[in-house]
Amino acid sequence: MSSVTIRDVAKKAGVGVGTVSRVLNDRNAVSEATRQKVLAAIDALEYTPNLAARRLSRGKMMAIGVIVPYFTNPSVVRRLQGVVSVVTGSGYDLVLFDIEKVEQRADFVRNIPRRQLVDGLLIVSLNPTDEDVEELLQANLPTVLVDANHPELSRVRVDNVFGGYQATRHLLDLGHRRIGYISDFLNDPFNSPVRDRLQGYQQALTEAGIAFCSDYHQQGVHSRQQARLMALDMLQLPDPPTAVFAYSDTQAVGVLEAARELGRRVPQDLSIIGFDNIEAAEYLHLTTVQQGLYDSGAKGCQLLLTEMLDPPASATEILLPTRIVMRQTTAVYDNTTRQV
Amino acid sequence: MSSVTIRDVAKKAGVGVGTVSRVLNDRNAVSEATRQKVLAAIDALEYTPNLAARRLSRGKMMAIGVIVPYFTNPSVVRRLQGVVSVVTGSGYDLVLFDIEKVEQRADFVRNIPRRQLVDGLLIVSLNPTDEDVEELLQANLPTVLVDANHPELSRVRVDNVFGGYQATRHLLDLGHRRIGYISDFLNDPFNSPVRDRLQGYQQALTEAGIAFCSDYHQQGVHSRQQARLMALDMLQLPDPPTAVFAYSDTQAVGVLEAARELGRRVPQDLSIIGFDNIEAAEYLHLTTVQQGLYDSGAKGCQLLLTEMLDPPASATEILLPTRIVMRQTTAVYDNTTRQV
DNA sequence: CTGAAAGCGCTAACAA
DNA sequence: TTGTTAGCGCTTTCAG
Repeated sequence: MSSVTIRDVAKKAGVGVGTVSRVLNDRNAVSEATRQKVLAAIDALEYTPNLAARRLSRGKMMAIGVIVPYFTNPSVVRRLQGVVSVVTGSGYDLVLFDIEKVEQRADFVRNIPRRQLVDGLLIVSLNPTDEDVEELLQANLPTVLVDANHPELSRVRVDNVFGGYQATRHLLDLGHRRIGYISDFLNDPFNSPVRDRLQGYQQALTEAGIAFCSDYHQQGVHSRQQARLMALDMLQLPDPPTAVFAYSDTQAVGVLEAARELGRRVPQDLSIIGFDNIEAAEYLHLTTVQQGLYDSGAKGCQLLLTEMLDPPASATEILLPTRIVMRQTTAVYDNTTRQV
Repeated sequence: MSSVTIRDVAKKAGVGVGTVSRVLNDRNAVSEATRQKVLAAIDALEYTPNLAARRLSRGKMMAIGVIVPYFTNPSVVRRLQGVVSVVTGSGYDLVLFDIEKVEQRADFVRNIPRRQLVDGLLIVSLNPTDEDVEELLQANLPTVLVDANHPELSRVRVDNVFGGYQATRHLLDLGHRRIGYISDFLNDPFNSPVRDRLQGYQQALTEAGIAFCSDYHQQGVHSRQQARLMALDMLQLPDPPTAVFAYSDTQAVGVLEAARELGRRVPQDLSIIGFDNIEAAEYLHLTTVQQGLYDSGAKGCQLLLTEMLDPPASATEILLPTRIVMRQTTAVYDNTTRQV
């Protein structure tokens, strides 16, 4: 049991506890002589300050909280990696909260500030409600959103509307006219990128003079398996799309599987574009819309650290760019070589 | 600022702080009448106990620490997911420590117990040294190893020797005689699975009367890219292997890429087996040795929670099984159809 | 520059 | 049953 306290050190060094505390935090001047005595005592006793006490006394927890939904989602994991990279070495500890169920969501956002167990909060891929924000603001807890949006909170986002536009536009530029969109559920109030990308998709279509066809949009639980099922349906429509834009790379893989099952060659018979550029996309040669997953986490965490030191007058927004990464799952629409 | 304290509640309810504390922790009997008064006051004031104070006073941090190396490694992430699943809802917070550099390693293991910021510790995929264990034991910090080994610490492991044996044996059973092993660095003292699987590999070879050929074993940084490079070399040997056992699925993907670049068909010209059964393995149709990644994390965390409540007399070991998952990257060795 | 002492908010032992 | 009080280990005035 490492129960050597500041008092033991003080006694051993023959000084007061205040002095020990001073050398510990090296504020205020301490004479070099006593400083050495204290240091020696600390060394001899192998003393380490008790964090809980320090926290209580300082009113700072020296920890930042990170709320992530569905920790199994690769893009969330990647963002978290970015967060971890900057937390490590910042002197703060990282307390992780995973939200798997909607009920948990409300609990967390409501309780975390109250429990005063973190000095700052990062909310990843989860849009807080107005009430949540209200609580956060009242608790005066510095908060930064990553891949989420709210006008009153600082945030690091990607322009999902534009990303959706880019993806669709890429397909359009290749000559496709019948373009499907396979997505996560649209009605999830906490996940706006789904709607944003749809908006970009529709915008590109409109711009190209193509009417939105609801058969070409399917939504379902975010998973490869479910995406596969949706694609299976869509590709067996009487007049199936010649290209599919998937909300995420994970879902794009499901579409890829469906295409293979149906004997559709990719990209000759079917073009597929994903979103995220997760690691798997590279070795699957998936064309996709890249967004700075890791970066969003790292930048968000940096922003939080900054704002914890120096509370900003108003919320900052950092917008990260998206860009098409061309690989081998999209190709020019060419009716002459198609087998479907 | 939520600075309403237990004293405010006591005053408002017209009772002593002790009583409030009692209803908070509902130990000791409190009359229903006063209990209601206190509850009402708590409600009215929107009071939540201050965690730091509670921790200090109780001497418990209500948090468990998890040390993971290379948080970017998919198998580590998967184990962590298992951990998260059981921590969430246990009432404990999860404090995450990522170790990217070897120097950090010593620091963490040494400082975490001293800092007294967690009540229990999970060490994932990292073998502690004897000194580390000594410190942990002295600090009296309940610790469980996941995918790591030390006789004095409780642990959840997989039998890597047997796993390596199984993989090699599978290839042998298919008729292969020249079998490569592409692995992480062998000399990393903190990562024993590499050596264990090699041992299983050699054991299977010996059993089949095949001499170990050092050309058929290459080691390098654990990454897809590096594995690709090593495979490129190995496959261009004058007498190249007809099958490759990769230390991990991540590395197996690199081998897959190398094979493709060299025009070797998989599995007709080259059989490849990985290890881990990460998610990507499934959609790449990679034959692999499955181990309970998620399970190891979940079980390890359960074990820790148990041992925190009830310190065991001696260390427990839970051994998780491995099994071959047959997919499409391994096939019978058949010289007649080979193109190489 | 340094020691003493007063909290930080809570729990738990001790009286009542 | 309940109120009072003494810590938990540290930081931070406030004198000196």
